[in-house]
Amino acid sequence: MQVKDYQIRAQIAKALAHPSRLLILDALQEHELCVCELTKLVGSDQSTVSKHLALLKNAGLIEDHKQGNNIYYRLLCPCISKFFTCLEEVVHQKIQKYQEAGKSASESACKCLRNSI
Amino acid sequence: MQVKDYQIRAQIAKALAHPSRLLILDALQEHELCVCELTKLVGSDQSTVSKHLALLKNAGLIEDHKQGNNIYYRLLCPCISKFFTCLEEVVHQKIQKYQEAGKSASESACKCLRNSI
DNA sequence: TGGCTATATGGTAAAATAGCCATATAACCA
DNA sequence: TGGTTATATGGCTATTTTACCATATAGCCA
Repeated sequence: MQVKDYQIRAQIAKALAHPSRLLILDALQEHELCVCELTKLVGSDQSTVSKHLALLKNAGLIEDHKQGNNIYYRLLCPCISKFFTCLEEVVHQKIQKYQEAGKSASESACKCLRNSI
Repeated sequence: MQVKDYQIRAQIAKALAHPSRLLILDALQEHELCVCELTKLVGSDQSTVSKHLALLKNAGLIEDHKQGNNIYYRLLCPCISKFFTCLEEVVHQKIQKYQEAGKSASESACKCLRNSI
């Protein structure tokens, strides 16, 4: 693979690398939602959510369509669920590793959390 | 899912969101490699590569073991290949979309690249 | 038309990230 | 022991990302 390819792939990965955007993608797995619904869900400023959506769209992960006064977003890439599964596996493995080291699962989750903040 | 869970998952996704780190993970799919080998491969400063590795390790994606004077890193999570497949699908879909819009694949690849830089 | 609602965009400040240099640490070898 | 190699870490700067506010745009409805 070429350097260029890794850059393209990194852009997509970057789009996945924010809690609010993961929440949005997760919600969109069920059915499409408009910006105002997603804004309520995420709990950030409407402009912030709008920018998250623009970023996801730009990465090719979602698409939008207008319906009256609203703009609805829907998942474009069904493989997202595979990605979530992958994340699950890592998290699970991480917790297991800490347990093996004699620590509790909650401790390890806390560590993950601290690192991610 | 809880907000906390999305934060943990975002940390893992963030670890994947850099061309050099994707290159490293890809290389480690074959077999384990020491830091000096990875440094040559990536072409950045040794300290930079070391920090990328620390980040990947912290995310739970790789682990290290010492052997003599070298430290070898190996992939901890075989599901990484699934993630790469997921990225492939998005990239492919993106290119297809541009082609449908009457543009060439190279144009779309360039656009991805520009956006990712 | 005027006002209301939904969404996107520009500006800006704060925080996070990336990269390099210098340096610390640890293992090996002569 | 002293020198060399491999790796990690602290410090610093430049860049990127994020979030909010203010505002622009567009569609709807009375």
